[in-house]
Amino acid sequence: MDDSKQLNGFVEQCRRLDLRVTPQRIEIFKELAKATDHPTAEVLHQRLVERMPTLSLDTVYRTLGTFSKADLVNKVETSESQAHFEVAHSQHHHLICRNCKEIIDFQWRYIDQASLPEEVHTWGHVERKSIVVYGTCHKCLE
Amino acid sequence: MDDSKQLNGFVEQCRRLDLRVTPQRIEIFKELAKATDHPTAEVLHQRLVERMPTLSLDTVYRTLGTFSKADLVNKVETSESQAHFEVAHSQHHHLICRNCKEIIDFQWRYIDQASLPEEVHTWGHVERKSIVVYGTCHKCLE
DNA sequence: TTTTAAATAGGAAATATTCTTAGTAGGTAA
DNA sequence: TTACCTACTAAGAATATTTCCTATTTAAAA
Repeated sequence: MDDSKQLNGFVEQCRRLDLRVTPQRIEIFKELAKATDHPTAEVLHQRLVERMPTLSLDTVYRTLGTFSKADLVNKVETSESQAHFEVAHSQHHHLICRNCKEIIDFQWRYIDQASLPEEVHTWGHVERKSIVVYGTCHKCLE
Repeated sequence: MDDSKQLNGFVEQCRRLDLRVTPQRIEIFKELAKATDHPTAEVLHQRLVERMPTLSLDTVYRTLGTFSKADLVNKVETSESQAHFEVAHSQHHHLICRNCKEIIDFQWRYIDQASLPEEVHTWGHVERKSIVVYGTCHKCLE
């Protein structure tokens, strides 16, 4: 089925990246893959501890960090844990360098004017849309 | 000039929202307005303490939280401090309800296919773009 | 002015995340 | 298979980040 296909893909990807396929990693990946919400490390740990009573929270954090670097997993809208602030001025978006974490503003009028898909309006009332582009800045590329 | 215009706007906005205009709030706003990076509460506090030695870190956190709710300030790409995770599957984006914090996936093919502005390519190498729409879901609207 | 609810400082507390250390166990090569 | 090497893990300590508590101060309305 789809589940085992995703799991196979996971194992393959691990091999390619020289990541060991441990029982903990398999369970963490499976639990996250079947989650329809977007759990925190803490929540994921709570769910997993039922089945793996000795699994430590640190392992969940470490593993998610590893998966995240390997692009097996996405950290939702949080480049890191500390919040960053800016004065709300004209509509703009952000470029975040994965390496140096620098945040740069950019404009994208085309998108500002584009209307959102219908399902978004069904969801509720929209206040703001923000685009984050992740990558590596040229200073870090050399 | 532009600075004092922005400050006036800030004061007006505070009045409108029944927020008291305290020296701490003015300084915090001014410091953030002149910042070209996207400082954390901690960093902002470090800068301000030079001028206001008794300013507490908690005040900076509280004030940025207040400003953020009032849309005077944006919290860059961090709906809250805890990181949320998901398995990296097909390209999608997120709807985040400001009220219940629920995170919902949505698709927006139109944007996935759109090419980024030239300045982004000058910036560096792009790996992923993600859109976050903030608002209130219909469950929280009733 | 006087009044009062809201805001602040300072330190303590609560949360979230990472590090340290000693031991365990994938995966590779014989 | 066996044995080895190194990456991985558990457990708890340490650190980092954010919020709470309380006494005091203060902005702004009367």
